[in-house]
Amino acid sequence: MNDQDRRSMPLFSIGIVMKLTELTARQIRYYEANDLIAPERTKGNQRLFSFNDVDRLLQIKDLLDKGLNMAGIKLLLDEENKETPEEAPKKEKKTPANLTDKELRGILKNELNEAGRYGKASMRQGELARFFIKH
Amino acid sequence: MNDQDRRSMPLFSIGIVMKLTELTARQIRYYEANDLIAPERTKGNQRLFSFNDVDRLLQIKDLLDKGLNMAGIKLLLDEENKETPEEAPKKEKKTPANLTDKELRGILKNELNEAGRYGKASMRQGELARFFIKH
DNA sequence: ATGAAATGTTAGGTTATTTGACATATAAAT
DNA sequence: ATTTATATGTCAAATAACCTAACATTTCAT
Repeated sequence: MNDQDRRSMPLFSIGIVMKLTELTARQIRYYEANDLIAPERTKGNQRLFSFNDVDRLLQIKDLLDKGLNMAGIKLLLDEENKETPEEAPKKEKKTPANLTDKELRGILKNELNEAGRYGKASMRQGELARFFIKH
Repeated sequence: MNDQDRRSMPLFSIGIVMKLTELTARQIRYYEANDLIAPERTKGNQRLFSFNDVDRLLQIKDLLDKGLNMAGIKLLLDEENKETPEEAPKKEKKTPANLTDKELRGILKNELNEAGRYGKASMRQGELARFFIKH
């Protein structure tokens, strides 16, 4: 079992994730409904979150604080998880606006940098996993 | 928050611990009843296990495989967790037999070494935490 | 004002966990 | 060869935790 396996192992109930992230169950479920996370389920359909999921939730929280909406967050997070292209299976999804994905991402990243200048200390990517998982 | 805090943070439900340790709920509760572990509880009285707890369960499983009983396991595990004596509060508990604690521990450790010679590969102490927690 | 986005709140149903009792298998002691 | 102790299985009733869905509230941009 490698590090990525460990990070994606479904371990935490929603109650624990609430404490780890200080998000409400309502928020967590809402983000799932908007495809920002996709936690596993038990046989009985209850959510089970991995380190990666919790990490992602912390990032989502951070980006929300900076004023992003679901669509923006999704774009950014999907972007980051695409940084490691193995075979690069080409299949771009269409954005609602008449901007190209690239244009949109550029705008978003600029805005984020702005926010970073005076916003609260940003929780960098992978915070929780770094906290718990050996590298 | 330091490493020991992370290791002792109550995170896992009994269902997850069953999968992580391949013990049944009955076994886990039995070991608790025999004071081999002492997981935290939620407000609603449900068990919440830490990395340390899971680690300990893996050790218990290993020692059971080697033929130890609850009393022997308790002695050994308490021993190991006493290796870091801060102020050494003297308060020895009496064993049922007419052997001193030291004698008993000596016997147990010898038997363990014997078992180690041909038994299955032993899960060393701290296995799970080492697996997940950064040092 | 209107509308959309994010979150709160409540209700009814399902799943997971708890304790306790009794059963079973095996090993140890008599 | 019985008896006794140990470890675990199984079942039941009670409760905690979680699920979805609906409706309410807040905030912010039009």
